[in-house]
Amino acid sequence: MEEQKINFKSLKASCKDCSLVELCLPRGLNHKDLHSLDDVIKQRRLLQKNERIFNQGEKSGCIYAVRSGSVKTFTTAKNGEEQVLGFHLPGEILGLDGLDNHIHSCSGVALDTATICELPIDELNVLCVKIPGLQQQLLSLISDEITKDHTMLLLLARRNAEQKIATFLINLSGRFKARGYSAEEFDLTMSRYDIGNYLGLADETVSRLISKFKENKLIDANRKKIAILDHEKLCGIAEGDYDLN
Amino acid sequence: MEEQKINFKSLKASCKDCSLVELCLPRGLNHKDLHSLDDVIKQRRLLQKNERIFNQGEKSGCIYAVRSGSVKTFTTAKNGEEQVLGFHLPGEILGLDGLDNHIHSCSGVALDTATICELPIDELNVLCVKIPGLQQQLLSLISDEITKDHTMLLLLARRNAEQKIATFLINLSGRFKARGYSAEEFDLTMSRYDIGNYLGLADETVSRLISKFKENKLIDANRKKIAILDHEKLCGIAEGDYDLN
DNA sequence: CGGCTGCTTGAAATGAGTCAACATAGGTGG
DNA sequence: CCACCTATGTTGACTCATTTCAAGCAGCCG
Repeated sequence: MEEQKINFKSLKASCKDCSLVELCLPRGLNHKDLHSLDDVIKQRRLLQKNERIFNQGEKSGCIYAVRSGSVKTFTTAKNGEEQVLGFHLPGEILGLDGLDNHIHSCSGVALDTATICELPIDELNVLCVKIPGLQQQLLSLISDEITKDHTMLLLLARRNAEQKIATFLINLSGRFKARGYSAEEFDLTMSRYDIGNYLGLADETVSRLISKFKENKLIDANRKKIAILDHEKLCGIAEGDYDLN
Repeated sequence: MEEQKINFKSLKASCKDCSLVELCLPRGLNHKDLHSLDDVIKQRRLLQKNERIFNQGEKSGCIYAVRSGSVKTFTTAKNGEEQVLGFHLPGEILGLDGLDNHIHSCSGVALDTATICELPIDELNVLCVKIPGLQQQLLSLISDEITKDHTMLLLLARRNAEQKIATFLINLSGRFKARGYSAEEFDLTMSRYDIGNYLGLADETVSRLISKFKENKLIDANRKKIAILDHEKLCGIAEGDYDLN
């Protein structure tokens, strides 16, 4: 069993779906294993804007990889109000909640036209026994998820509106870059309302601060279109080393 | 391989450590398996107040079960400020972050004199192959962790101070009850500052609202001692169905 | 072209934070 | 064993960041 490491680039070329890239990224798997993994991908789904991927409380038994477009996840509280939990770009995974009982504790919905791949958990678990590294890869993904949530708790609890928006933009920029898109210019697929909800702010506050960043030449913004003009200063604001007053 | 289910009570009696109860609680494992699990518990550690269990960024390779006393976990941001991530009571698990690379993304510290059990992840992983149900149990714990974090995101982003404190007290009460302690009277082992930090509030706000709840006869409180007097109304406040104005 | 939805901006209201003084409990040392 | 000291918690007065309410604007789809 030759555990030949293969890098991100060759993986991307050799495999039919980018979701695998994500699963395999942290530590390499060999080609044979990758192809058994390929077989696990049940289907690729094309989604229209606002179409649900999975619903809170529903049995599903899959995790999902975004192939194109973008997706948000959110929980619905007893009183019906929503809390956006995250936005997911191409190459990112969602649905790691409800990994045990196969019941999702949040919902996923397409923010624009999107394609996603479904990975049935049970088959993945079976494969985990066969492929030594895979179990670890899955744990790695989950671990990341927990760490991301913790970062988010810090952001929500301790940062002011300016820092929240700056952090959000820097974070998106970095994720676009990691996926091969421009880090300086991108489109927000989510509404101001969604951003506000995600960051614990009123949507008016989001609007106001985007305008303020624009006035200060940190970014250029026109509705959904965003351009990062001064990455460094924006980081400064995010980190709290610097503010606009 | 008789997969005889055993319940919480018998488990508690038959096993030397309550950490196992937690690991086995959702779905039963048979006795033989439980005892192999027992062997995995490396050691029981006695901790003094403020003693660290593990540190952010350190390699550790263990998850931890609280046996007695209580514990808080927190992340430290670049600028040195802390964010409390959670409080852990006897029978609860911590350290599920850094499950993959064995590096913790947060720190754990004893809030009072406490005993904890260490469960080495690698040995646990080995055991997972041998014991069919165990893998699932672990996933279940992790899944819970993610769901808990999501609930916390909602609390931080969408609730006012009154709702946050009420939710916090109700949640603690329920956890004490689940562990066999009184749901109506308990001690807070954490400081007002810690509670505030956890909930994204100033410690003065925590103090003020505890006093307000006291004035309104929802609770009785004297420093660390808390008594829940009107559970229903407190829930009402937590849910936002009701407020004190 | 009109209406709808999402975005922007302003003005006023307010919840929570900050600063500061004081109270109390628990621990320490004389 | 008492007196003091320090930690932690409480309370008040004031400030201010963010929300709320409200009106107007712009892009987009039928």
